[in-house]
Amino acid sequence: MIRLVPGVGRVRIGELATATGTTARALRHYEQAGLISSERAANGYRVYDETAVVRVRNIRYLLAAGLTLEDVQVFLPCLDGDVAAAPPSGKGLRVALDRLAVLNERIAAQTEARDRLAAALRERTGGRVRPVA
Amino acid sequence: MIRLVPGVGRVRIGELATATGTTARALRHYEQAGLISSERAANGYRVYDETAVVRVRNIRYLLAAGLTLEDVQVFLPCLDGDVAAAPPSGKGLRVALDRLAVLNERIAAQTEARDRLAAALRERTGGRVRPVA
DNA sequence: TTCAACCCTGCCGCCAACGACAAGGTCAAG
DNA sequence: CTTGACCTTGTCGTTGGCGGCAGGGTTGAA
Repeated sequence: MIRLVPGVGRVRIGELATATGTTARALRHYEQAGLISSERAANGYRVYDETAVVRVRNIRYLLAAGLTLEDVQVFLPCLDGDVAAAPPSGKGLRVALDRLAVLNERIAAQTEARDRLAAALRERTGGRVRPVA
Repeated sequence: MIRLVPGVGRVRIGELATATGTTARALRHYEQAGLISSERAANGYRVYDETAVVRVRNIRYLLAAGLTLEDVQVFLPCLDGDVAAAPPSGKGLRVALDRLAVLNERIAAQTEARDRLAAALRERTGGRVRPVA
């Protein structure tokens, strides 16, 4: 994560939540799953820097696309602007590529099923049904 | 379901399970979810006719493609060879078309996410990194 | 007869991604 | 100095698709 200055966007969990369209509960959950990290203020409150917003948005985007937290954990290092991080990290990279392959299979399976269902529905209606985008 | 003769493929749950690559437990679950039905022998055992095999395979196929039991329930009537069933049933049909649209959206979201991840990975192995969202 | 291999109906457990509390600490404003 | 809006940890609940086990009946074969 490499932060040279102590942090500019000192933001608490509630603010981060509204900024990312989620809830404090979910953010704690992500932290506990190892997807995000936080520092603590003197009073014990979580404090986030401004990079957290992008990170959480990435997480939400991937979750919304049907990925699991585990999947996201695999891909996140590739999404952070974390340029100085480990070099292409052959290992994590391969894991990510594997997951990507799994994603592709899943998409293919769903697409096939959808096509068959669409065909069945067309047959059911005597073929006079608008095509499915 | 229309069965003119009492049934040829009098088969019990275990056999149906192995024939469809699933388990008795799952079949009871499908029944309780209203996806399949069974008669009962004098001893209380479930008895299925041969159409059950195809039906269950359809179910498994759709589940494997990521559909829920509820989704499957919507589509099943269109998949049975149940030609003499209700006429195109404008209502159930529309529900099915709606679900199909949802499927399409889901596939689109996943495809988009996959493309972005793939792009990020490519950059990771070749060039600079850029966040997804 | 007795055994193994089936079947039955509950009902609890699990995984995921949180939601919804409880019971308490903190802090700025009035 | 009290309110009220924040925050903390902890634990239980929920939805979906079953797995697994308890406790019991049934049946064909040895």
